[in-house]
Formats: sequence, structure tokens, C-alpha cells
Amino acid sequence: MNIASVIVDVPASSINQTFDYKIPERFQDVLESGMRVIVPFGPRKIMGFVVGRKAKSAFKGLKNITEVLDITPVLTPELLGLGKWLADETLSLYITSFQAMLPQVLKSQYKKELVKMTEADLSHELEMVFAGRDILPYEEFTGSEISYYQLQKAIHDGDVAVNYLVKSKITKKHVTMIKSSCPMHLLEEAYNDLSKKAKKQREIVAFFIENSEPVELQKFMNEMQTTRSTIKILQDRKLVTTYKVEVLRNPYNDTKFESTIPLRLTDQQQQAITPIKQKIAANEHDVFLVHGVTGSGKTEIYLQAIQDVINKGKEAIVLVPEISLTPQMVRRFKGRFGSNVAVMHSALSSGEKYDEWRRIHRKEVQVVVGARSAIFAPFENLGIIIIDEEHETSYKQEDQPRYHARDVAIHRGEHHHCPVILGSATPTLESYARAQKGVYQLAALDKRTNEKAMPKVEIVDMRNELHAGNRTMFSRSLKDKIEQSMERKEQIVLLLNRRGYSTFVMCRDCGHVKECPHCDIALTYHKNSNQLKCHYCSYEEPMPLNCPECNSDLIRYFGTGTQRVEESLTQLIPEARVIRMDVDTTRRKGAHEKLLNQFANKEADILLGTQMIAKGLDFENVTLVGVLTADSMLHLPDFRSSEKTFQLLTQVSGRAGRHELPGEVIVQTYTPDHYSIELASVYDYNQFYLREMAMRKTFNYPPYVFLALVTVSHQNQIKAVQITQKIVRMLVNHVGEDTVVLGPTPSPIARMKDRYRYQCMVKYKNEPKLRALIKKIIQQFDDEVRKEDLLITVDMQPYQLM
DNA sequence: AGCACGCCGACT
DNA sequence: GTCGGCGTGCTC
Repeated sequence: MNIASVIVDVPASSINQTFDYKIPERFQDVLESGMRVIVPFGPRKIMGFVVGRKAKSAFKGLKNITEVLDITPVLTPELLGLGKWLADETLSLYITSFQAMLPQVLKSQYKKELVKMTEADLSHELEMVFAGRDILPYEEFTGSEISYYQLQKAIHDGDVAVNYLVKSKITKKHVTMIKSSCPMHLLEEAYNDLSKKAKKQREIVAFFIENSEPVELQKFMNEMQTTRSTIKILQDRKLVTTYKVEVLRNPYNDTKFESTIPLRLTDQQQQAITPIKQKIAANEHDVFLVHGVTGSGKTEIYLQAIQDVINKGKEAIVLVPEISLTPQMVRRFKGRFGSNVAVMHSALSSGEKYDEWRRIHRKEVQVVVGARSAIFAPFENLGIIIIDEEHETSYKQEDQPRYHARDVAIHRGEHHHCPVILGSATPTLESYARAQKGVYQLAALDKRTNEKAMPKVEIVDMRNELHAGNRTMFSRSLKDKIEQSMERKEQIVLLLNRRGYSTFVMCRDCGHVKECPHCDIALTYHKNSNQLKCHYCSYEEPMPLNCPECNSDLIRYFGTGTQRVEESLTQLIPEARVIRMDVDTTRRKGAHEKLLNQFANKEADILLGTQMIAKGLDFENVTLVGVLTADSMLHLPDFRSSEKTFQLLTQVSGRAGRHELPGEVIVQTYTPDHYSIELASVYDYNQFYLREMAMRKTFNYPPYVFLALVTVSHQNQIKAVQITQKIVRMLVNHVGEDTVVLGPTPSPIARMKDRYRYQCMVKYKNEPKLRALIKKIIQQFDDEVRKEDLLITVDMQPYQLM
């Protein structure tokens, strides 16, 4: 078994296979599957994952593994298998799949350097760049004006060699410790020898006579009121030593978490948790859909189920959507399970993420709470997987591997024979349909734990406002209610559903709209920099003073960004104190939390924001929620737009009156009779489900069919269409009769970064060979992909049709 | 992907 | 002869 099969870090379809390497003697006892290694690959050295060991290889002339990077495997056998499954399922490369399961810092970086191999002088120019050094970073050569030919000659003559390096991104955090470094009697001797004047030194020596344990140097110096210089003297006299130890960064170290005890469950909660507990006890897999209205106490069910799992010595994964991974959320879990919880969150630095990952890897915790990628936590004894807010679109990864965390969760749940819990107030139609069919177990919680009614929702028809001469974005009713709330010193949350609208720039004279020169999309106006920006390719230009078409100076920005709304709000109600939350004000680390704290401390009356304020926030003083444009999402080219609208309205309504004070919701819309708005206002999920299912059936959309989306992009529009056309034809020829193949259709954003994008959609019910078929078809374009900069991407079960 | 190799054409 | 620009094929 002295040969290792390795998946190598080269993301190309022709390399998507294992390569065999000999295991040198010195690694034979230590090398296991799942470890990262450095291997020679052509002239280079690159990283790879060992996926297996064997005694024989069909390949002649194996090379040796150069280096082993891990002491224990970073991928467990289960994760190796999961990675392979994931790659096959999403039509991704094995290496891409493996990398997605690990923290970013475990990715390797590659460098080249030139080494001078001769004592003699190189050519004049080469000597100039080497500048007396023997080793030259390759970029310095590239940055110089010297011809590659010259270097080639020097390499050929053996005067210069190229060194290929694999660098690690890992940075570890260290603290300096101090301890006594001589036997007790010597310390006591030294203490007596010290002059009476050396007060600090005596104190320190006295401390170490009392205390033989090492202590953290920084804390020690603070407590002793001393500095390095004093320590240095004792160090030189060999009485104490300092040394560094590695510590794991702990992002929540300085936060105190009040510990909580299990709450008494309501009858409904009890009914929901009982079958889950049974499955945990029996070590059986099953999927539960917990359909619970906001405030029905889903989290408490999660917490108590996890407690069972911990008691069995097993582990738990809890997924929460990125934006609701707030300190509030973390507090609930850390409050119950203390330091037994790791948190995986995109706001952590890459070093912090790595350290949280290692706490899992080293089995120092039993619970991980995290966003999508936490589903790959390297636990080996999983007892439960929970996906909160199951309907959230952020569980679908939008780049390779395009996986849905729910599918991965169920796959892992089957492997570990443990239950998977999906929780939501507004489940996806897919999940609810499966629960209806009995594929998932349904648990309904339709009562709030505090027995409070859901806040009353008033729908305001904005067309009537216009007719009545109100041209602002605030209906008279909303304005009145805001003022009343403010008088009562209560707080208000205003949601601007920005998607679909943004501040674009248009000329009032000729109607010209400023578009991105590289994408088919209007540029967005950013007030604080006075710039126009493209949200897809990061193109920027200053806001023009005159229209580039007709030179009119009546060029203005339109649409309703949060900035605009804030302005007109303060115009309308000057005394209102407003906190605005959107991507611009929350970009900085910790800004999100800071703004929410301000609001919680009642430093503002109104919290105005985008989607991000719709979820998970819980402020007791909020009694009014206003949705400014409920229908802005409805008109997007997306078959899920009604579902998303319903979900958003239901969620944001849940923000009002969560505690003692009764809540009220005002929904402004131009389409008041749309069923998603009407039914959300009366909290009728079941009716919505029926209506929407009928819709999906009529138009042949999930959950009645599965989707696969192939997108082709190329600089040349005709080329993009032609290739898509070919793909469509090949698909049509090989799929079953019930399967529909659509296209070529321009992608909703038909041009992005100077590339035209066309797509082909497959709608199918049962097509077991579809993945293999698409794979085969794409392979036929491999040559063009390489040579002509053609791009073909496949998304199995797309969430966004962009 | 990223690299070497080899062929070709342009330039001195 | 000298130099640089692609196209091609390979990587255990």
C-alpha cells in the first residue's frame, strides 16, 4: 500500500481524476486518506488531497510525494465520499468540492522563484535584477524589462533554476508565556540575594516562588505593574523564561453569555419535539419539517433536541442564514451550551474561521452554529442537523460547487443515521410538498408561545395615494401611524424592498438611462461618493453633469434607494431620528451590530433598511412595521417571486409587537389584490401554498418538475447563441418525452463583463441520466472552452435564473 | 491551469 | 543568427 491516489489542485476538467504517487519511506506510517500533500506535477509542485492508498498502479514512472502537510487528515473518510458525491451531483470538479468543505486558509498559494546556480556572472541585465541576491522572486523578473528568451537561455545553460513553491496561508496566533526556569531553592536564594532596591524584581521572584505554573506574560506584566525590561533582567539571570504557545483565536471571548436553562415547552412544542427525540434515541435518520409561525418557539425545540444529542456524546450542526447570524442568535446557543459551541460566520476573519474550524476538527466542541458552509463541519459522530429558516435562498451556493445546504444535510443525515430538522414559518414549496406527501415528517406550530396574536396587517393601495395627490413614498396612513408611534415613544421598522429597484440615472429631457458599458444593466447612483457604479462588474464613473446624449443638464437619479427614502422621510417627519441599514452602512466590520445596538438603546425612532432587517430581529419596543414597496419583487423574472414576496412579508410582520405591546403592520403596494400580498396579510400559509402550487403546476415549475440550467457566455453574441443552440439540440435528442428543453434564451442580464450570456433550461420529472448527458455534451466543447474563452456553466436546481 | 516545446515569421 | 508569438499536448 505504498502508492497514494491524489486529487490535485488543478481546476480543469482534463485533470479531474486521481493521480498516483509513490509514498516515500518516511511518510509510509503517517500518510492517511484525507491529508493534504505537496506533489510534483509536470515541472511544478502543487497541493493535492490523498483520497486513497493502494499497492499497485497502472501508471509507469510514478513520482514521489514531496511533502505531507497535515498531521491528521483534514477530510474525514465521510467528507471524502461527500466531496465526490457533491462533485458528481453538481457537475463540479473534485478539487473544487474538497476546497469548498475547508476553511479558505487551507488553500495553497503558489510562488515561483529564480535561483542563481553559478558563481560566475550572469548576463548584465540579469545581474541587475538579481542585485547581488541568489534568490529572486519571480514577479521581480516579470516586472523587469528583460526578455523571457534571455532567462530561458540561462535556465538552459544551468546558470539559473526555477523553484516552484507551495505556500500556506495559515497564520497562527501566539501568546507569550512566562514561567520560572530554575528549581525552587535557587529562586529563594536569588530572592535573598536581590538588593532591597530591586523592588519589582523581588516581587516577581516572590510570585514565582508561590506559583510554579506558567502565566501569560502580557497579563502578568499588567498585574505586576511592570515592563519587559525588568523581566529581561530576570531572564538574563536564568531565573525565568518566556516562550510562545499557540492559541486559538476566540472571536466571542470577551463577550459574556448569560446562561439559560431549558424552558418549559408548550403542548405544541412538546408534540413537535417528541418524534425528533425518538429518532435521536433510536439513531435513525428522518427529515422533519417544523412549520412554526414567528414566535412559536422553534429555537427552543432545537436547543432541547441538541441537548439530547450532546447527552449521547454526539454532535450537532445548526445552520442559520448568514444575515440572521447576529449576536442575538449566537447568544441563545452560547447561553445554553457555553464553550461547547463553535460559530462559523462570514464576518469572522479568515484566521478566526480557521480556529473555529480547528475546534471542531479537534473535537473540542459538540455544536457548530454557522452559515451555509458549516454543513461541512468535520464531525464524525453527528446526532442532528438543523436548518433554521429553511426557505432562505442563501443556503444555495451560487458558485461552484453549486450545492444546496439542505441536500448536503440530508445526505449527511442518512450517513450518520441522524435526524435532519428543517424549520421555517414559510417553508419552501418543495419542502412543504414533500411533507404533504409524507417524505418529510411535518410538525406544525401555529400558536405563539406568549399566546399573543399576530400583528394586524393593513394593506395600502398606493394607486389611491397618487390619485389623492400624494406623490411621496409614504402613504397618509403610514405617515399618521409613524407619528402616533413616535408620540407613544415606541419604535418603527421600515422595510424597503430594494431588489428590483435601485437608483438609476435618467435624463428628463430625452429619457436616456445611463448603463454600464460592459453589462446590460443600468448603473446605480451612490450618493456619498457621487459615483455611478455597476453592481455586476464594479465599473465606476463620476455622476455626469450633463446628459451624454442630448447634453441637457436635467439628468437626475430615480428609483428608491434607502438613501433617498431616508431623505424624504426626514423631510416628511423632521423630528424623526432614523437609522439606515443597507449594504453601504453595514460594510464595515461590526457596523451591523453597532447600528442594531443603537436602535435597541432607543437612540433612534425608526430603523430603515433592506431585506437584512426582516429577519431575526427582536426589539420589544417596536410596534409598527412598514413595508414601503411590497410588490417590487413580484415583477422579477423569477418563478419564485410570489413565494419570496410572501416569505418576506410574513417575516417582516413578525418584527412587530413581539412582546407586551401590540403590533401593527402597514404594507404599501400597487397590486393589493395579488394573492401573495393578500394571503401574507392574513398569515394564511396553507392557502398560499395551494394557490402557488396550482400556479407551479400550470406553468410547469418546481416542485412539479426539476430544473437544470446551462448558461453559455462568450464575447461574441452569435457564438454564444450558436453554442447554446447546439447544446439544446443535443439535449432534445437524448431526453425523454416528458422532458422540456427551452432555449437559447438570453439570460436575464444578457451581457455581463462584456460577455453575452445565453441559457438553456431543462424541465424534467425523471431523467436519471441527465447529469451524465450534460457532462458528455459539455465535454464536446472542451476545446472551444480552452481556446476561445467560451464559458459553460451548469446549475442543477438553480435558485436564481441569472 | 500552467508550463515546455516547437514551429514560424520578422527583424538585424 | 536572434527574438518573440502562438498553437499543441502533457501533467501520476
